[in-house]
Amino acid sequence: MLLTEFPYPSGNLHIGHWYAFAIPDIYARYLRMNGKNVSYPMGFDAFGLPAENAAIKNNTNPRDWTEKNIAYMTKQLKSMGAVFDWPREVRTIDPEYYKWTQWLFLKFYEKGLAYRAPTLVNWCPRDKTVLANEQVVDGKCERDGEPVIQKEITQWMFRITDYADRLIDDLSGLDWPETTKIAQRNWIGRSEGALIKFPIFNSKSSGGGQKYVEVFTTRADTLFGATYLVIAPEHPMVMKLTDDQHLDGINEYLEEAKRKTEMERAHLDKEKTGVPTGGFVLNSINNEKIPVWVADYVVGWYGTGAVMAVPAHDDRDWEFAKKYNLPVKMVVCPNYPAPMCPVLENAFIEDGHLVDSAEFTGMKSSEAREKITKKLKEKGLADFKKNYKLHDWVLSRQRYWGVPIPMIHCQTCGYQPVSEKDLPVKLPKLDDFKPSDDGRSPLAKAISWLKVKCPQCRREGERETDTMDTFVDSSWYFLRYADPKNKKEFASQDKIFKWLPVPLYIGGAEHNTMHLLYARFYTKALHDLGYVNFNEPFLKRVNRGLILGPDHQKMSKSRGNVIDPDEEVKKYGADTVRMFLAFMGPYEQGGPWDPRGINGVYRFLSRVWSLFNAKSKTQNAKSEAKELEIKLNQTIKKIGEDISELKFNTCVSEMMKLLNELEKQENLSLAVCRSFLLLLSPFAPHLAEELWLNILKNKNSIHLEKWPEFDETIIAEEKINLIVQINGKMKDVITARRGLSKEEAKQLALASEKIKKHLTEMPPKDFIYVQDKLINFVG
RNA sequence: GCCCGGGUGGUGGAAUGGUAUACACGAAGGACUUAAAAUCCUUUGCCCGCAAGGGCUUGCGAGUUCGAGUCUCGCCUCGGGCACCA
Repeated sequence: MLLTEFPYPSGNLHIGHWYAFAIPDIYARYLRMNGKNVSYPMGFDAFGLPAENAAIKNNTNPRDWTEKNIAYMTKQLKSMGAVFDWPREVRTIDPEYYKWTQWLFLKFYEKGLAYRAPTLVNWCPRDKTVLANEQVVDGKCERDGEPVIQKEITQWMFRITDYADRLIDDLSGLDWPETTKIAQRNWIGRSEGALIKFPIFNSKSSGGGQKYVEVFTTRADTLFGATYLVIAPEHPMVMKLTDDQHLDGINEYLEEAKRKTEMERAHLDKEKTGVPTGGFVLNSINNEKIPVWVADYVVGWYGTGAVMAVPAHDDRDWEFAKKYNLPVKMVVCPNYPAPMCPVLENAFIEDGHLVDSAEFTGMKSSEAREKITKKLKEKGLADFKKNYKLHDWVLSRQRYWGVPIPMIHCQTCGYQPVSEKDLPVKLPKLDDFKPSDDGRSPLAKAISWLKVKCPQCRREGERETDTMDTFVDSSWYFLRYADPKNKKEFASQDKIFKWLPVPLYIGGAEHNTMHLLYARFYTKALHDLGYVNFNEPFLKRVNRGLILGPDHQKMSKSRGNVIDPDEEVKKYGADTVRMFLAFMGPYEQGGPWDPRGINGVYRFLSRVWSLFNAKSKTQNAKSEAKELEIKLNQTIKKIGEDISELKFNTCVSEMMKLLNELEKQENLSLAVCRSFLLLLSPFAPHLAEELWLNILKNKNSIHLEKWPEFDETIIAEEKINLIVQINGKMKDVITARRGLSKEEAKQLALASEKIKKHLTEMPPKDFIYVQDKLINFVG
């Protein structure tokens, strides 16, 4: 299976779709010509917000809008001349598909991988829905740029954090771009450190409740330098630690913090602010009493929402301590042993050797981290701990156009899963599908759909009205490609085994930390549930580049630099558009669309056409001149290698070079004509077929033919250019046969007039010979 | 701030440590044409020179090597990702 990310049915193919699908098609065709059983499937990721917004605007409904687009885009896709495996087409909006999206959700629910809990979510006020962390960019809604606000709502979630370690560790075995792996590692953000408890010194309500404030740190080695503690404004123990004297200040600060959006809080250049609580905790490692502050530079949801502040060894704590005149105590020294540590002008945040740290003094940071944590662990005051930036995946959406979450809420039994035999829970038709201001999903308005018996107690219940994030739909679609018509299972074991995991997945880098992470999570979960026999869905991943406008800017309607593929096809034909996209540059890089550059490819194909139509020339020769034969064999070899490495641009230039040679010939043999068309056929399938049938008079399609073979021994007959250098500077080039001995090469070089001249002026001491490459006289 | 990528003619780009600038675009000149388009031919990295020829050049500066666009180090610069994550 050659997999490319299935498109969203936006209504129109843009040039990026051509790049995404027509170029991998070259590879699919190449594999097929090499005898592989290739499936290059296509489908539509068809649920999602734009359909609703467009339907509202056009006064239609999302399903009609979406299906119309799919029909139109299918027609456009067919114009590419790609070998799409249409019988396997998958559409996420088909009940036969989303039945299994729901079924998989239920399986996850059974295993506790899907759960409902209150959580702080990103809320987009314009779209009136929750967004995943991954869908928030710079504190704004990825879709419409509306600033996102934080809200606590009870939501359905996937326990992706259970898989955090495996999602990081298994990356090492994948043939993926290093940049994608790094992006995922950063996103998951594992850090290894310690949880440390700080006993509360003067608890207001002694007895009962928490006795400790717990912090997470990766720098236990700096514990002796902790001079205060900071907790986030949303920390549950804020009030408990606050004494009467500081109550007003704290209340004021909390009000302020609540008002701020996440973006305002996160802004780096902003000066840090905080207030003391009046409370104190004990640093058990040195029995010092240190004050507790509240400050919003501490992130509430990460770790324990509290940190030990070590101003001497952390930039943020340093800044805060300087502002509020808190003590700075240096406990890690860069140079050791040394008579004295340098006076700090900034926080020293690197590892070093400990000073002023009791029995740990002199230890390296790495050793001290472990020893200090261990010592406190013995007293029950610390433990080793890994922490992650990754959140659980919030999948509920308060929108209409998505897969209904198959759960029923009952006053008595709580949430109950819909029984499997009642799947799919079909999305009801709604006239008014607009989101409501109260944050409830539009499905709440479908009264007759809503009311349903509780599967447990048979009393009156209500369906869950939230729908699923569309990333749920796309987290398993490649599995369905293996067995798209199956009515009994999401896909049969046999078919899964036959087609998966995906050997090569081509797509856009924008999915690095979203779709690719989710699909990996799904695969791992399904593996653990026993439904698939592999741990990773995509063995190799290639990120395609971006096609830019002629002005080197990202294409956009507002810039007016959009290239419409339909128009280009009308002007030049599909083969030219395909081949030009292949020729533009390395596939991973993309590049600007040059409206004049496409002429080059158009001319090339026209010249191919003319050459084959010049009856006097083609198919007349019995055999080829040796040089042409060598060139042909080289080209076959090179293009095969380059397609395998997805280096399509150099393939095109090789064909151009070969054509330049063919045009110089008086006559061409049938064999050469055949080979040339075969090489061309994955790139320009229409033209190659036409010439194959009409000019070469073949009965069967060229696309059923085998990839041409090359003969290594013919390639070896090629004469080489022996470069003659003097002190590394090229002075002459001599044509010679392959495999000259060192002495033969020397004699040949010395025979050259130019070289003689140079060497009499300065006789060489020695020379270096690289066979079939060069000879370098060193003076 | 941290982590990744890039930087080669007028442009897109090519080059297992071994002829840098392949292939193409554009441009200039010429052929065909009443003319234009299309097509075909020639030239086309920069500098000196009438020429033969010579010198310089892969962001900048060092280094390793017989030999560096390619490897190493430092710097400049553009693009991307993460970003108060303790």
